[in-house]
Amino acid sequence: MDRPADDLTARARIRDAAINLFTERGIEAASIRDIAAEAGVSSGLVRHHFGSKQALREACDQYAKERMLQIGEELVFQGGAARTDVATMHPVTLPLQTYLVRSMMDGSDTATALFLEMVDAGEDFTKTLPREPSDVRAYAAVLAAMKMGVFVLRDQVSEAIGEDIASPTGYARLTKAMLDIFTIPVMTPEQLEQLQKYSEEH
Amino acid sequence: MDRPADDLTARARIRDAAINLFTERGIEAASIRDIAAEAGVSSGLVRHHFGSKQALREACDQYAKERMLQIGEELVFQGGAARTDVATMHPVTLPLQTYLVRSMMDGSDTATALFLEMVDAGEDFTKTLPREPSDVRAYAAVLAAMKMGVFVLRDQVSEAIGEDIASPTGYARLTKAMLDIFTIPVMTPEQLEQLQKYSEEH
DNA sequence: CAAACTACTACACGATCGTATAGTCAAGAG
DNA sequence: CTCTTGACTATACGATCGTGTAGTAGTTTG
Repeated sequence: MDRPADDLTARARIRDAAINLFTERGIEAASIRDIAAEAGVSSGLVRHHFGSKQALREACDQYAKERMLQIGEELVFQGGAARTDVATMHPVTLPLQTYLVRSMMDGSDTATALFLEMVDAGEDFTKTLPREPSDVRAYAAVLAAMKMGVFVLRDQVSEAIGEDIASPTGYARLTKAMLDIFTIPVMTPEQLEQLQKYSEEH
Repeated sequence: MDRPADDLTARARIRDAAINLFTERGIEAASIRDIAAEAGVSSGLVRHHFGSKQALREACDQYAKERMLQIGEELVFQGGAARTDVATMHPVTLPLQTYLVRSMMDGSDTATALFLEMVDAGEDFTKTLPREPSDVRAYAAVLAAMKMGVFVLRDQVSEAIGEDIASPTGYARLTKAMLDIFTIPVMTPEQLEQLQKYSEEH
Protein backbone atom coordinates (compact mmCIF):
# COMPACT_ATOMS: atom_id res chain seq x y z
CA MET A 1 0.00 0.00 0.00
CA ASP A 2 2.95 2.29 -0.51
CA ARG A 3 3.23 3.04 3.17
CA PRO A 4 6.12 4.47 5.23
CA ALA A 5 8.83 1.93 6.02
CA ASP A 6 8.64 2.16 9.81
CA ASP A 7 4.95 1.30 9.72
CA LEU A 8 5.41 -2.44 9.79
CA THR A 9 4.72 -2.95 13.47
CA ALA A 10 2.25 -5.57 14.60
CA ARG A 11 -0.25 -2.82 15.16
CA ALA A 12 0.05 -1.70 11.55
CA ARG A 13 -0.18 -5.25 10.25
CA ILE A 14 -3.37 -5.78 12.24
CA ARG A 15 -4.85 -2.58 10.85
CA ASP A 16 -3.97 -3.53 7.28
CA ALA A 17 -5.38 -7.01 7.72
CA ALA A 18 -8.56 -5.52 9.17
CA ILE A 19 -9.00 -3.17 6.23
CA ASN A 20 -8.51 -6.07 3.83
CA LEU A 21 -10.95 -8.42 5.51
CA PHE A 22 -13.50 -5.73 6.33
CA THR A 23 -13.48 -4.84 2.63
CA GLU A 24 -13.62 -8.38 1.31
CA ARG A 25 -16.21 -9.86 3.62
CA GLY A 26 -17.96 -6.91 5.18
CA ILE A 27 -17.36 -5.58 8.64
CA GLU A 28 -19.67 -7.89 10.55
CA ALA A 29 -18.52 -10.97 8.67
CA ALA A 30 -14.82 -10.42 9.31
CA SER A 31 -13.94 -11.86 12.70
CA ILE A 32 -11.21 -10.66 14.99
CA ARG A 33 -9.72 -14.15 14.95
CA ASP A 34 -9.43 -14.14 11.16
CA ILE A 35 -7.95 -10.65 11.19
CA ALA A 36 -5.40 -11.74 13.79
CA ALA A 37 -4.53 -14.82 11.74
CA GLU A 38 -4.02 -12.76 8.58
CA ALA A 39 -1.79 -10.37 10.51
CA GLY A 40 0.14 -13.29 12.01
CA VAL A 41 -0.65 -12.48 15.64
CA SER A 42 -2.93 -13.77 18.36
CA SER A 43 -6.47 -12.51 18.68
CA GLY A 44 -5.65 -11.17 22.13
CA LEU A 45 -3.14 -8.76 20.63
CA VAL A 46 -5.85 -7.20 18.53
CA ARG A 47 -7.73 -6.41 21.69
CA HIS A 48 -4.56 -5.24 23.38
CA HIS A 49 -3.85 -2.67 20.69
CA PHE A 50 -7.35 -1.57 19.76
CA GLY A 51 -9.57 -2.49 22.71
CA SER A 52 -12.62 -3.62 20.79
CA LYS A 53 -13.80 -4.44 17.30
CA GLN A 54 -15.63 -1.13 17.11
CA ALA A 55 -12.48 0.76 18.10
CA LEU A 56 -10.46 -1.21 15.56
CA ARG A 57 -12.93 -0.26 12.90
CA GLU A 58 -12.78 3.42 13.84
CA ALA A 59 -8.99 3.28 13.70
CA CYS A 60 -9.27 1.83 10.18
CA ASP A 61 -11.74 4.54 9.18
CA GLN A 62 -9.44 7.24 10.49
CA TYR A 63 -6.37 5.76 8.84
CA ALA A 64 -8.06 5.26 5.47
CA LYS A 65 -9.42 8.77 5.48
CA GLU A 66 -6.09 10.32 6.43
CA ARG A 67 -4.24 8.32 3.81
CA MET A 68 -6.75 9.35 1.16
CA LEU A 69 -6.34 13.03 1.98
CA GLN A 70 -2.58 12.67 2.31
CA ILE A 71 -2.27 11.03 -1.10
CA GLY A 72 -4.56 13.71 -2.49
CA GLU A 73 -2.28 16.41 -1.11
CA GLU A 74 0.77 14.83 -2.70
CA LEU A 75 -0.93 14.60 -6.07
CA VAL A 76 -2.31 18.09 -6.41
CA PHE A 77 -0.78 19.57 -9.53
CA GLN A 78 -0.66 23.16 -10.77
CA GLY A 79 -3.79 24.43 -9.04
CA GLY A 80 -6.04 21.87 -10.72
CA ALA A 81 -8.90 19.91 -9.27
CA ALA A 82 -9.60 19.47 -5.57
CA ARG A 83 -7.45 17.02 -3.66
CA THR A 84 -10.28 14.58 -3.06
CA ASP A 85 -11.06 14.39 -6.77
CA VAL A 86 -7.46 13.77 -7.64
CA ALA A 87 -7.20 11.10 -5.00
CA THR A 88 -10.20 9.20 -6.32
CA MET A 89 -8.50 8.88 -9.68
CA HIS A 90 -5.28 7.43 -8.34
CA PRO A 91 -4.85 3.64 -8.27
CA VAL A 92 -3.19 3.63 -4.84
CA THR A 93 -6.41 4.82 -3.27
CA LEU A 94 -8.51 2.05 -4.78
CA PRO A 95 -8.42 -0.29 -1.76
CA LEU A 96 -8.86 2.66 0.57
CA GLN A 97 -11.91 3.87 -1.28
CA THR A 98 -13.39 0.41 -1.43
CA TYR A 99 -12.98 0.06 2.31
CA LEU A 100 -14.43 3.48 3.04
CA VAL A 101 -17.55 2.79 1.01
CA ARG A 102 -18.13 -0.50 2.82
CA SER A 103 -17.65 1.22 6.13
CA MET A 104 -19.97 4.01 5.07
CA MET A 105 -22.66 1.51 4.22
CA ASP A 106 -22.42 0.12 7.72
CA GLY A 107 -22.78 3.54 9.29
CA SER A 108 -19.31 4.99 9.77
CA ASP A 109 -19.39 8.64 10.83
CA THR A 110 -15.78 9.17 9.82
CA ALA A 111 -16.29 7.80 6.31
CA THR A 112 -19.56 9.69 5.91
CA ALA A 113 -17.79 12.89 6.96
CA LEU A 114 -15.24 12.32 4.20
CA PHE A 115 -18.05 11.82 1.72
CA LEU A 116 -19.65 15.10 2.76
CA GLU A 117 -16.31 16.86 2.37
CA MET A 118 -16.08 15.47 -1.13
CA VAL A 119 -19.56 16.77 -1.87
CA ASP A 120 -18.65 20.21 -0.55
CA ALA A 121 -15.52 20.33 -2.69
CA GLY A 122 -17.48 19.04 -5.67
CA GLU A 123 -20.09 21.71 -5.14
CA ASP A 124 -17.51 24.47 -5.39
CA PHE A 125 -16.06 22.82 -8.45
CA THR A 126 -19.47 22.47 -10.08
CA LYS A 127 -20.05 26.20 -9.83
CA THR A 128 -17.03 26.75 -12.07
CA LEU A 129 -18.52 24.64 -14.85
CA PRO A 130 -19.42 26.46 -18.07
CA ARG A 131 -22.96 25.12 -17.83
CA GLU A 132 -24.19 25.03 -14.27
CA PRO A 133 -26.79 22.41 -13.27
CA SER A 134 -30.01 23.65 -11.70
CA ASP A 135 -29.52 21.73 -8.44
CA VAL A 136 -25.82 22.12 -7.68
CA ARG A 137 -25.96 20.34 -4.33
CA ALA A 138 -27.71 17.25 -5.67
CA TYR A 139 -25.46 17.24 -8.70
CA ALA A 140 -22.33 17.21 -6.54
CA ALA A 141 -23.73 14.59 -4.18
CA VAL A 142 -24.73 12.17 -6.93
CA LEU A 143 -21.43 12.71 -8.70
CA ALA A 144 -19.50 11.86 -5.55
CA ALA A 145 -21.69 8.82 -4.92
CA MET A 146 -21.11 7.62 -8.47
CA LYS A 147 -17.36 7.98 -8.21
CA MET A 148 -17.23 6.09 -4.92
CA GLY A 149 -19.95 3.62 -5.82
CA VAL A 150 -18.10 2.24 -8.80
CA PHE A 151 -15.59 0.63 -6.51
CA VAL A 152 -18.04 -1.43 -4.52
CA LEU A 153 -18.85 -3.26 -7.76
CA ARG A 154 -15.20 -3.73 -8.53
CA ASP A 155 -15.47 -7.50 -9.02
CA GLN A 156 -18.46 -7.10 -11.30
CA VAL A 157 -16.81 -4.41 -13.42
CA SER A 158 -13.70 -6.55 -13.65
CA GLU A 159 -15.74 -9.51 -14.84
CA ALA A 160 -17.60 -7.36 -17.35
CA ILE A 161 -14.47 -5.98 -18.99
CA GLY A 162 -12.55 -9.21 -18.73
CA GLU A 163 -9.69 -8.05 -16.55
CA ASP A 164 -9.06 -6.91 -13.00
CA ILE A 165 -9.52 -3.18 -12.58
CA ALA A 166 -6.71 -3.27 -10.04
CA SER A 167 -4.29 -4.20 -12.81
CA PRO A 168 -2.53 -1.35 -14.63
CA THR A 169 -4.32 -1.87 -17.94
CA GLY A 170 -7.66 -2.54 -16.27
CA TYR A 171 -7.38 0.57 -14.17
CA ALA A 172 -6.45 2.61 -17.23
CA ARG A 173 -9.58 1.38 -19.02
CA LEU A 174 -11.66 2.21 -15.95
CA THR A 175 -10.42 5.78 -15.63
CA LYS A 176 -10.68 6.33 -19.38
CA ALA A 177 -14.29 5.14 -19.28
CA MET A 178 -15.03 7.44 -16.36
CA LEU A 179 -13.56 10.36 -18.26
CA ASP A 180 -15.62 9.45 -21.32
CA ILE A 181 -18.78 9.31 -19.25
CA PHE A 182 -17.98 12.70 -17.82
CA THR A 183 -17.28 14.26 -21.21
CA ILE A 184 -19.51 12.44 -23.69
CA PRO A 185 -23.23 12.98 -23.04
CA VAL A 186 -24.86 9.61 -22.43
CA MET A 187 -28.14 10.78 -23.82
CA THR A 188 -29.14 12.62 -26.92
CA PRO A 189 -31.19 15.77 -26.33
CA GLU A 190 -34.24 13.98 -27.77
CA GLN A 191 -33.89 11.09 -25.32
CA LEU A 192 -33.47 13.49 -22.43
CA GLU A 193 -36.59 15.40 -23.40
CA GLN A 194 -38.55 12.19 -23.83
CA LEU A 195 -37.47 10.85 -20.45
CA GLN A 196 -38.20 14.09 -18.63
CA LYS A 197 -41.63 14.33 -20.23
CA TYR A 198 -42.25 10.71 -19.25
CA SER A 199 -41.16 11.21 -15.66
CA GLU A 200 -43.42 14.26 -15.30
CA GLU A 201 -46.40 12.22 -16.39
CA HIS A 202 -45.86 9.50 -13.81
CA MET B 1 -43.54 -2.70 -2.64
CA ASP B 2 -46.47 -2.51 -5.02
CA ARG B 3 -46.86 -6.27 -5.11
CA PRO B 4 -49.81 -8.42 -6.13
CA ALA B 5 -52.51 -8.67 -3.47
CA ASP B 6 -52.40 -12.45 -3.04
CA ASP B 7 -48.70 -12.29 -2.24
CA LEU B 8 -49.13 -11.72 1.44
CA THR B 9 -48.49 -15.27 2.58
CA ALA B 10 -46.06 -15.95 5.39
CA ARG B 11 -43.53 -17.04 2.80
CA ALA B 12 -43.76 -13.68 1.04
CA ARG B 13 -43.57 -11.78 4.30
CA ILE B 14 -40.42 -13.66 5.23
CA ARG B 15 -38.88 -12.89 1.84
CA ASP B 16 -39.73 -9.21 2.12
CA ALA B 17 -38.36 -9.01 5.65
CA ALA B 18 -35.19 -10.75 4.49
CA ILE B 19 -34.67 -8.27 1.65
CA ASN B 20 -35.18 -5.40 4.06
CA LEU B 21 -32.79 -6.64 6.71
CA PHE B 22 -30.20 -7.96 4.25
CA THR B 23 -30.17 -4.49 2.70
CA GLU B 24 -30.08 -2.55 5.95
CA ARG B 25 -27.52 -4.57 7.86
CA GLY B 26 -25.76 -6.67 5.27
CA ILE B 27 -26.38 -10.32 4.59
CA GLU B 28 -24.12 -11.78 7.23
CA ALA B 29 -25.28 -9.35 9.89
CA ALA B 30 -28.99 -10.05 9.41
CA SER B 31 -29.91 -13.11 11.44
CA ILE B 32 -32.67 -15.56 10.63
CA ARG B 33 -34.20 -14.87 14.03
CA ASP B 34 -34.44 -11.14 13.33
CA ILE B 35 -35.89 -11.78 9.88
CA ALA B 36 -38.48 -14.11 11.41
CA ALA B 37 -39.35 -11.53 14.04
CA GLU B 38 -39.80 -8.81 11.43
CA ALA B 39 -42.02 -11.11 9.41
CA GLY B 40 -43.99 -12.03 12.52
CA VAL B 41 -43.24 -15.74 12.40
CA SER B 42 -41.01 -18.21 14.20
CA SER B 43 -37.47 -18.82 13.06
CA GLY B 44 -38.37 -22.43 12.39
CA LEU B 45 -40.80 -21.36 9.70
CA VAL B 46 -38.05 -19.63 7.81
CA ARG B 47 -36.20 -22.89 7.64
CA HIS B 48 -39.39 -24.74 6.76
CA HIS B 49 -40.02 -22.55 3.73
CA PHE B 50 -36.50 -21.88 2.52
CA GLY B 51 -34.33 -24.63 3.97
CA SER B 52 -31.25 -22.56 4.79
CA LYS B 53 -30.04 -18.99 4.97
CA GLN B 54 -28.16 -19.42 1.72
CA ALA B 55 -31.29 -20.72 -0.01
CA LEU B 56 -33.32 -17.84 1.44
CA ARG B 57 -30.79 -15.43 0.05
CA GLU B 58 -30.91 -17.01 -3.39
CA ALA B 59 -34.69 -16.81 -3.33
CA CYS B 60 -34.39 -13.10 -2.54
CA ASP B 61 -31.89 -12.63 -5.36
CA GLN B 62 -34.17 -14.38 -7.81
CA TYR B 63 -37.22 -12.46 -6.69
CA ALA B 64 -35.51 -9.07 -6.78
CA LYS B 65 -34.09 -9.74 -10.22
CA GLU B 66 -37.41 -10.90 -11.63
CA ARG B 67 -39.26 -7.95 -10.14
CA MET B 68 -36.71 -5.57 -11.61
CA LEU B 69 -37.09 -7.03 -15.09
CA GLN B 70 -40.84 -7.24 -14.72
CA ILE B 71 -41.13 -3.59 -13.73
CA GLY B 72 -38.78 -2.73 -16.57
CA GLU B 73 -41.05 -4.55 -19.02
CA GLU B 74 -44.08 -2.68 -17.79
CA LEU B 75 -42.35 0.66 -18.15
CA VAL B 76 -40.92 0.36 -21.62
CA PHE B 77 -42.38 3.14 -23.69
CA GLN B 78 -42.43 3.73 -27.44
CA GLY B 79 -39.29 1.80 -28.31
CA GLY B 80 -37.06 3.89 -26.07
CA ALA B 81 -34.23 2.79 -23.83
CA ALA B 82 -33.62 -0.79 -22.71
CA ARG B 83 -35.82 -2.17 -19.98
CA THR B 84 -33.04 -2.37 -17.43
CA ASP B 85 -32.21 1.29 -17.91
CA VAL B 86 -35.81 2.31 -17.52
CA ALA B 87 -36.13 0.18 -14.41
CA THR B 88 -33.14 1.79 -12.74
CA MET B 89 -34.81 5.16 -13.07
CA HIS B 90 -38.06 4.18 -11.44
CA PRO B 91 -38.57 4.78 -7.70
CA VAL B 92 -40.26 1.43 -7.12
CA THR B 93 -37.04 -0.37 -7.97
CA LEU B 94 -34.96 1.59 -5.47
CA PRO B 95 -35.11 -0.95 -2.62
CA LEU B 96 -34.67 -3.78 -5.10
CA GLN B 97 -31.57 -2.22 -6.58
CA THR B 98 -30.14 -1.45 -3.18
CA TYR B 99 -30.62 -5.05 -2.16
CA LEU B 100 -29.13 -6.41 -5.37
CA VAL B 101 -25.99 -4.33 -5.02
CA ARG B 102 -25.48 -5.50 -1.44
CA SER B 103 -25.97 -9.07 -2.54
CA MET B 104 -23.59 -8.55 -5.45
CA MET B 105 -20.93 -7.29 -3.07
CA ASP B 106 -21.23 -10.48 -1.09
CA GLY B 107 -20.87 -12.64 -4.18
CA SER B 108 -24.31 -13.35 -5.57
CA ASP B 109 -24.21 -15.07 -8.94
CA THR B 110 -27.80 -14.13 -9.72
CA ALA B 111 -27.26 -10.44 -9.02
CA THR B 112 -23.97 -10.43 -10.89
CA ALA B 113 -25.71 -12.01 -13.87
CA LEU B 114 -28.24 -9.18 -13.86
CA PHE B 115 -25.41 -6.68 -13.78
CA LEU B 116 -23.77 -8.31 -16.78
CA GLU B 117 -27.10 -8.23 -18.63
CA MET B 118 -27.28 -4.52 -17.91
CA VAL B 119 -23.79 -4.06 -19.26
CA ASP B 120 -24.68 -5.98 -22.43
CA ALA B 121 -27.77 -3.86 -22.97
CA GLY B 122 -25.80 -0.72 -22.24
CA GLU B 123 -23.15 -1.75 -24.72
CA ASP B 124 -25.71 -1.97 -27.51
CA PHE B 125 -27.11 1.36 -26.46
CA THR B 126 -23.69 2.97 -26.35
CA LYS B 127 -23.08 2.07 -29.98
CA THR B 128 -26.06 4.20 -30.97
CA LEU B 129 -24.56 7.30 -29.36
CA PRO B 130 -23.61 10.12 -31.72
CA ARG B 131 -20.07 10.08 -30.31
CA GLU B 132 -18.89 6.58 -29.57
CA PRO B 133 -16.35 6.05 -26.78
CA SER B 134 -13.14 4.25 -27.68
CA ASP B 135 -13.70 1.38 -25.21
CA VAL B 136 -17.39 0.61 -25.50
CA ARG B 137 -17.33 -2.36 -23.16
CA ALA B 138 -15.59 -0.52 -20.32
CA TYR B 139 -17.80 2.49 -20.90
CA ALA B 140 -20.97 0.41 -20.52
CA ALA B 141 -19.61 -1.45 -17.49
CA VAL B 142 -18.62 1.69 -15.60
CA LEU B 143 -21.88 3.36 -16.50
CA ALA B 144 -23.85 0.44 -15.12
CA ALA B 145 -21.70 0.36 -11.99
CA MET B 146 -22.24 4.07 -11.45
CA LYS B 147 -25.98 3.79 -11.81
CA MET B 148 -26.18 0.92 -9.36
CA GLY B 149 -23.48 2.21 -7.05
CA VAL B 150 -25.31 5.41 -6.24
CA PHE B 151 -27.86 3.47 -4.27
CA VAL B 152 -25.44 1.88 -1.85
CA LEU B 153 -24.63 5.37 -0.64
CA ARG B 154 -28.27 6.25 -0.37
CA ASP B 155 -28.04 7.41 3.26
CA GLN B 156 -25.03 9.56 2.49
CA VAL B 157 -26.61 11.16 -0.57
CA SER B 158 -29.75 11.81 1.46
CA GLU B 159 -27.72 13.48 4.17
CA ALA B 160 -25.81 15.55 1.63
CA ILE B 161 -28.89 16.95 -0.08
CA GLY B 162 -30.85 17.30 3.14
CA GLU B 163 -33.75 14.98 2.35
CA ASP B 164 -34.42 11.29 1.86
CA ILE B 165 -33.92 10.20 -1.73
CA ALA B 166 -36.77 7.75 -1.21
CA SER B 167 -39.17 10.68 -0.82
CA PRO B 168 -40.86 11.97 -3.98
CA THR B 169 -39.03 15.29 -4.05
CA GLY B 170 -35.72 13.72 -3.03
CA TYR B 171 -35.98 11.11 -5.74
CA ALA B 172 -36.85 13.76 -8.30
CA ARG B 173 -33.72 15.70 -7.37
CA LEU B 174 -31.66 12.52 -7.61
CA THR B 175 -32.88 11.57 -11.08
CA LYS B 176 -32.55 15.14 -12.30
CA ALA B 177 -28.97 15.22 -11.06
CA MET B 178 -28.23 11.92 -12.79
CA LEU B 179 -29.65 13.29 -16.02
CA ASP B 180 -27.56 16.43 -15.65
CA ILE B 181 -24.42 14.38 -15.09
CA PHE B 182 -25.19 12.38 -18.19
CA THR B 183 -25.83 15.44 -20.33
CA ILE B 184 -23.58 18.18 -18.96
CA PRO B 185 -19.87 17.39 -19.32
CA VAL B 186 -18.27 17.40 -15.86
CA MET B 187 -14.95 18.53 -17.23
CA THR B 188 -13.89 21.23 -19.57
CA PRO B 189 -11.80 20.06 -22.55
CA GLU B 190 -8.76 21.76 -20.99
CA GLN B 191 -9.19 19.87 -17.71
CA LEU B 192 -9.61 16.61 -19.57
CA GLU B 193 -6.46 17.16 -21.56
CA GLN B 194 -4.54 18.14 -18.45
CA LEU B 195 -5.69 15.07 -16.55
CA GLN B 196 -4.94 12.70 -19.40
CA LYS B 197 -1.48 14.17 -19.85
CA TYR B 198 -0.89 13.83 -16.12
CA SER B 199 -2.05 10.24 -16.01
CA GLU B 200 0.23 9.32 -18.90
CA GLU B 201 3.20 10.70 -17.01
CA HIS B 202 2.57 8.63 -13.91
C1' DC C 1 18.77 -4.74 41.85
C1' DA C 2 13.78 -4.36 41.92
C1' DA C 3 9.66 -2.32 40.15
C1' DA C 4 6.95 -1.02 36.31
C1' DC C 5 5.62 -1.11 31.84
C1' DT C 6 4.80 -2.95 27.11
C1' DA C 7 4.07 -6.49 23.62
C1' DC C 8 2.27 -10.59 23.36
C1' DT C 9 -0.11 -15.52 24.04
C1' DA C 10 -3.34 -18.95 26.00
C1' DC C 11 -7.58 -19.91 27.57
C1' DA C 12 -12.18 -19.53 29.40
C1' DC C 13 -16.85 -16.91 29.55
C1' DG C 14 -21.53 -15.94 27.99
C1' DA C 15 -24.08 -14.70 23.94
C1' DT C 16 -25.70 -15.53 19.47
C1' DC C 17 -25.45 -17.72 15.30
C1' DG C 18 -27.32 -21.40 11.67
C1' DT C 19 -29.21 -25.62 11.91
C1' DA C 20 -31.62 -29.81 13.47
C1' DT C 21 -35.49 -32.29 15.69
C1' DA C 22 -39.86 -33.13 17.63
C1' DG C 23 -44.36 -31.91 18.06
C1' DT C 24 -48.96 -29.05 17.53
C1' DC C 25 -52.80 -27.74 14.77
C1' DA C 26 -56.02 -27.43 10.92
C1' DA C 27 -57.64 -28.97 6.42
C1' DG C 28 -58.53 -32.36 3.00
C1' DA C 29 -58.80 -37.47 1.23
C1' DG C 30 -60.32 -42.06 1.37
C1' DC D 1 -63.80 -42.08 11.21
C1' DT D 2 -58.66 -42.42 10.31
C1' DC D 3 -54.74 -40.97 7.72
C1' DT D 4 -51.94 -37.80 5.51
C1' DT D 5 -50.06 -33.45 4.50
C1' DG D 6 -48.47 -28.81 5.02
C1' DA D 7 -47.96 -24.62 7.89
C1' DC D 8 -46.17 -23.54 12.01
C1' DT D 9 -43.83 -23.38 17.01
C1' DA D 10 -40.67 -24.71 20.72
C1' DT D 11 -36.51 -26.19 22.01
C1' DA D 12 -31.95 -28.00 21.86
C1' DC D 13 -27.31 -28.80 19.45
C1' DG D 14 -22.57 -27.50 18.31
C1' DA D 15 -19.89 -23.79 16.40
C1' DT D 16 -18.26 -19.28 16.42
C1' DC D 17 -18.46 -14.78 17.86
C1' DG D 18 -16.59 -10.58 20.86
C1' DT D 19 -14.76 -10.11 25.07
C1' DG D 20 -12.47 -10.87 29.64
C1' DT D 21 -8.62 -12.70 32.52
C1' DA D 22 -4.26 -14.53 33.70
C1' DG D 23 0.26 -14.95 32.70
C1' DT D 24 5.05 -14.75 30.21
C1' DA D 25 9.17 -12.42 28.19
C1' DG D 26 11.74 -8.43 27.42
C1' DT D 27 12.71 -3.67 28.08
C1' DT D 28 12.75 0.54 30.66
C1' DT D 29 12.90 3.19 34.82
C1' DG D 30 14.14 4.60 39.45
